[in-house]
Amino acid sequence: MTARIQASSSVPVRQSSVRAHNLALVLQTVATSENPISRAFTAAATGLTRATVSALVDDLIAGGLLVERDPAPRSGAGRPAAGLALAPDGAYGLGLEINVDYLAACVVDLSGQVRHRVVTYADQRLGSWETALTRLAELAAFPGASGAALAVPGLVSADGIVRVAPNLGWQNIDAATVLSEALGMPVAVDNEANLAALSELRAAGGRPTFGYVSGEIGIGAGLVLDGALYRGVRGWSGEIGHLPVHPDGRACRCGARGCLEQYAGQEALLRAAGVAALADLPDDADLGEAGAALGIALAGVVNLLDLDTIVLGGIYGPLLPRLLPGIERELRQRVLTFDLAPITLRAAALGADAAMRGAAESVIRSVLDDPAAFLGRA
Amino acid sequence: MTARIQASSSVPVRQSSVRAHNLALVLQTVATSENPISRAFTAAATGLTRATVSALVDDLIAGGLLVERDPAPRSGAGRPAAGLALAPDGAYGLGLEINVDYLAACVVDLSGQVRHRVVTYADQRLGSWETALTRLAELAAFPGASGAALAVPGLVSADGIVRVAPNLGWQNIDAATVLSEALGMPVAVDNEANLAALSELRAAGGRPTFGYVSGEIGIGAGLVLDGALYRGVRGWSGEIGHLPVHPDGRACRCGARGCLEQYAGQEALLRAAGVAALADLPDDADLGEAGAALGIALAGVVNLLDLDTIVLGGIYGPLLPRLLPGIERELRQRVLTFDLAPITLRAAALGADAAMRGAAESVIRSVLDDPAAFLGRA
DNA sequence: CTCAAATAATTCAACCATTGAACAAATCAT
DNA sequence: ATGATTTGTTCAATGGTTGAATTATTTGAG
Repeated sequence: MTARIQASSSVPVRQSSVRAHNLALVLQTVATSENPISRAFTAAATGLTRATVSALVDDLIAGGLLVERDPAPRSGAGRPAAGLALAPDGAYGLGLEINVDYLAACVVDLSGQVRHRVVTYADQRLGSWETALTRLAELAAFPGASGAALAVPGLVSADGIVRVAPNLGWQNIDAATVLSEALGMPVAVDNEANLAALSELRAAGGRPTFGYVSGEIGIGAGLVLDGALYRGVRGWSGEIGHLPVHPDGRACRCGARGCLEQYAGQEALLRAAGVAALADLPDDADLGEAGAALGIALAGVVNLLDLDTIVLGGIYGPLLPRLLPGIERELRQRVLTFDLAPITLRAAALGADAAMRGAAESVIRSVLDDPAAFLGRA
Repeated sequence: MTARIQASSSVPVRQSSVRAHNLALVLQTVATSENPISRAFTAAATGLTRATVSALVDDLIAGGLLVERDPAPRSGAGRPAAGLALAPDGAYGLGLEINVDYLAACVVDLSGQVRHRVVTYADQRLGSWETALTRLAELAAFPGASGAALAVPGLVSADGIVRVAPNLGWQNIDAATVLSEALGMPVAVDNEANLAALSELRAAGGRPTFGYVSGEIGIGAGLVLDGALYRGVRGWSGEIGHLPVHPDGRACRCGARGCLEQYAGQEALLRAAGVAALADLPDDADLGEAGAALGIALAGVVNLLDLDTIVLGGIYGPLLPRLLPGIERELRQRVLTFDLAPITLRAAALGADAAMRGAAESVIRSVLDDPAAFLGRA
């Protein structure tokens, strides 16, 4: 656990924290630039002096996080700049995902490029949780990653223990410890919707506050508020599938009535269309009920959190065009500020890989957020 | 606008930022202590050295924010400590509130003590908004405050403009500019529920994540997430009164159907009891419908945000015992994690003064959060 | 009563990170 | 070729924290 600089924290700050912060600032400035950029431009963009940027860049190059490249061509006089870019082999993040019918792993480099990707399809409910985690660790035996994160369809507490994963039949499984021993690196565990939301942060283009809704058998949401994933008091935020949309409506497996899941979950969609699998869903299937239910739930979310962007992923991604009329009708009617400002609804950029990619990117993000910690132990 | 130290911000950090941060750290350590504490204890509590704490304390005393007092008596040998405490006259925050039937103002000192308090009752809808703000400025003519904040029952955007305040009949009123000119000090404007939530932060006792629900003619919520007020993308978060609880139910003045306000707002409560004013509400009035509606809405909020504490204020404070059965029944049934961890429901500590007090405390909080900025211009 | 132990607070040299100005390097335009 | 221009580095100065030494003040034991 490393001390981070933040407002109103109870941690003292010393000169080394200043360096840690500015190191991250420079690294992120380079990371968010499309093309290689010069030290001078980085100085101008960050507000630091060129002298300081040079010193920080020296550290980052020595630590293998940045490399010098040919810069984007520039017109005009002056000494040509040396371009700075993220090192292609600076650090790797291992992203893991376990779900009802597949195991998946991928390796992502500093720039977000996927270097490896493996998926094996098999019903994970048939074997024990030990078997599933062992198989996943074998699958993910890529050397060189500096950390890993696992996406799980369930409630995960802050210590990495999977409290409940109904569709896997898991309860109180310490997946973090098991996997970190098997893989020999630190492993974080998080809810799939949370990690999928993180993967959309890059695609969100400077919008640091949005909601990500993941439609699967259950429905989860990941909330990115003011640039950071909001996890809730115990890490159980985003259970949008059990928002009451018709309080006296259909009985839900959770024991309540009228939960969103009963109207817009995968099983409800299939039932309404009278088919057995998503692939059988006819193009003209009526998704009005699901769209309306989603709209009612999202209207509540927007009224409460004042979001201007909602990203729909999982099965909702490809179905979005047919869900949109129902969602928009309810939002227009029920969101108090609908006439004051628009709400953007869009499909997730990464599709089915979102959670796994988000897991890998969360590792990369921790390096970009605190390069000093990474360099310190390298 | 002062540069603040925070994680992943795009602002460079220099030595002066270190001092600013540690100054705040020391001041807040003293502020949160019950009794006067020594420099040595402050050093141990913050992790700074005694030498640094002494230097920082010198600045804070010179700037009038701290004073030396007799410390709490201590047993054992050794040189006696000099006690440090917030200066009673170090800074004052002016809290303002405008509502349908009253204007109010108060002055709060650094330690949160109320030094002045004025309330005048009159229907603010009868006059113009200029009249109301002028009257409020006259009421609040206490000299010496270092800033003010105004609580308004409506949507306020980040620039301090009141976009809509339906019960006042206001639209696009630049209350911040008008009041800051009249009072000769910076004036922040915010939603009443947001500021009321802030006033409960002190009473929340180390719980930095909770929801505050304010029952009035409308119903608003203030969300304190991870220690900070969450305002949303445009500052319009917390419109819990228009969460859909019975989507096909009663028509609401907002144009939608089944909003919480139609079942648990003040007018709905009075209508259900068949009385004209809150004071006429019989002790045995049936509040079951309102409690259930609140429970349905709050279940959604808790499922989404994983809150463990909800504070009920406004008219709900005194009525809480009679609302609780209905709320708890719905929460028990509908909150997915109800069996995993308890949810605390409690009445607001400050009652009707909450918003005004929160406004004043927000000014104080800005001094405690950034004493360097305060000292710099003093 | 005296002195040692203990605790609080201050002083000061050393250290560390940023700054700003001067300087060196490399290119373009005339 | 030469001057203008931009990039990147060097270095003394500045400002902030640290840690050790020092001073200040009290308690308790002999």
